[in-house]
Amino acid sequence: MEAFRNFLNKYTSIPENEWQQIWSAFEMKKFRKNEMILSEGQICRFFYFMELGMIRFFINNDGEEITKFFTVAPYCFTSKESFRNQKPATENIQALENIVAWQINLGQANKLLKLKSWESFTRKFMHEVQTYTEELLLESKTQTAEQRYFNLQQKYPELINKIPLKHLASFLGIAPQSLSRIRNRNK
Amino acid sequence: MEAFRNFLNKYTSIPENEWQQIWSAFEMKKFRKNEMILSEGQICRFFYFMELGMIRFFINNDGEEITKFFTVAPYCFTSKESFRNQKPATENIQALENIVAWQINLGQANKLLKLKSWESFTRKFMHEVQTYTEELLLESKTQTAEQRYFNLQQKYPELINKIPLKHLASFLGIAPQSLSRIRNRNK
DNA sequence: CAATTTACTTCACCTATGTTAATTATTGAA
DNA sequence: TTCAATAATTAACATAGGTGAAGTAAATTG
Repeated sequence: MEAFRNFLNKYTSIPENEWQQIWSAFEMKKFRKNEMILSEGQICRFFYFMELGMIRFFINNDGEEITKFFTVAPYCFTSKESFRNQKPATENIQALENIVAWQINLGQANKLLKLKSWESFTRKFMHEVQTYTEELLLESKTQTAEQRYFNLQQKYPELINKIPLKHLASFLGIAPQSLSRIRNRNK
Repeated sequence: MEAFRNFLNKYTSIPENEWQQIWSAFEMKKFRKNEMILSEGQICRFFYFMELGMIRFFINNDGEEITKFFTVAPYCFTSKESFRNQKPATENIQALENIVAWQINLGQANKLLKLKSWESFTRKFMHEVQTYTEELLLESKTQTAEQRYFNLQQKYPELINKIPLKHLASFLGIAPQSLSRIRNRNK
């Protein structure tokens, strides 16, 4: 849990007594490489802190999987719409490596909102996710797939080597063959 | 202010006494067509409810304006990062029509967070904006500019006729000439 | 209202990425 | 360890959208 505490502290300071309440509301959960953490149509019951590993979010677009995001530990994740409203998810979450995570259900999470530190963390975290999403959208308008591939390589060098390239291509919004071409051009 | 109350009520129910506190914290503000509501480098001092009109968010990408979003009344807007942290904005906001809006500064907005209804509204509103941004990102991966143009036309028919097409093209991530071609192809 | 600027369109040519198909490399299960 | 499945690459051709240069239409401004 020390990793979680450090993570939260990057957003807001957590008094000792509030930290006790926070961490005791979470329980540990492991997933194995390639395991589905959430499948379309299921209700996402938990908000997770991922201590180790990485995941991908994807949807099905008539038979073709479109990768929406990657999340690399240490980071929090959930299927937002599904979790908040406890309704069937329209997206899938899959472990790309063995995962060590901590989970909390919606009822518990809502209770924690009474804590100033938790309320502040969730608010700032949501803002960060929003900012990140807007950045991706802007990059999709202003940069070629090639540029975005190199950006990604610079920002997350570990990621490129661990993820099947077809998922990377899908995340970049191009065909696997096009990613191959880009990589080959710059060999 | 009735429009604002109706707007808030779509997200969460507002008890009368809380509504009093909310509305008395806002003041009216008008902008004229083409006026800059916020320029890059300025600090965004307000969160707005726009009762009438429409705006665009854009950034400067070496000399070229890239439209990030449109917002059509009735809706709330602000330059999120700049407003929350009271730091210089990296984006511009411009009135596309004459605007009637209501504004609140950060201090007042933070005070309102004590109200359960306001806290709930801002949280749900942020979620909605996040969902919308993710949708746009997904569409940019799965659809051609032509498809996205027609979607936009269906969802916001008024918008297409009121906005300079160059802004529309920029929002879609294509050159004005390409939008012309698309429109011409389907005449 | 005329003059000027700005927006929009059209065209010819160019480039990045898509598509289909085949080949090779890698992974994972029996 | 081998075989079968999956992933990645390569190549030839197709297409959506970019670019630069006109020309035309519309909107602002004096």
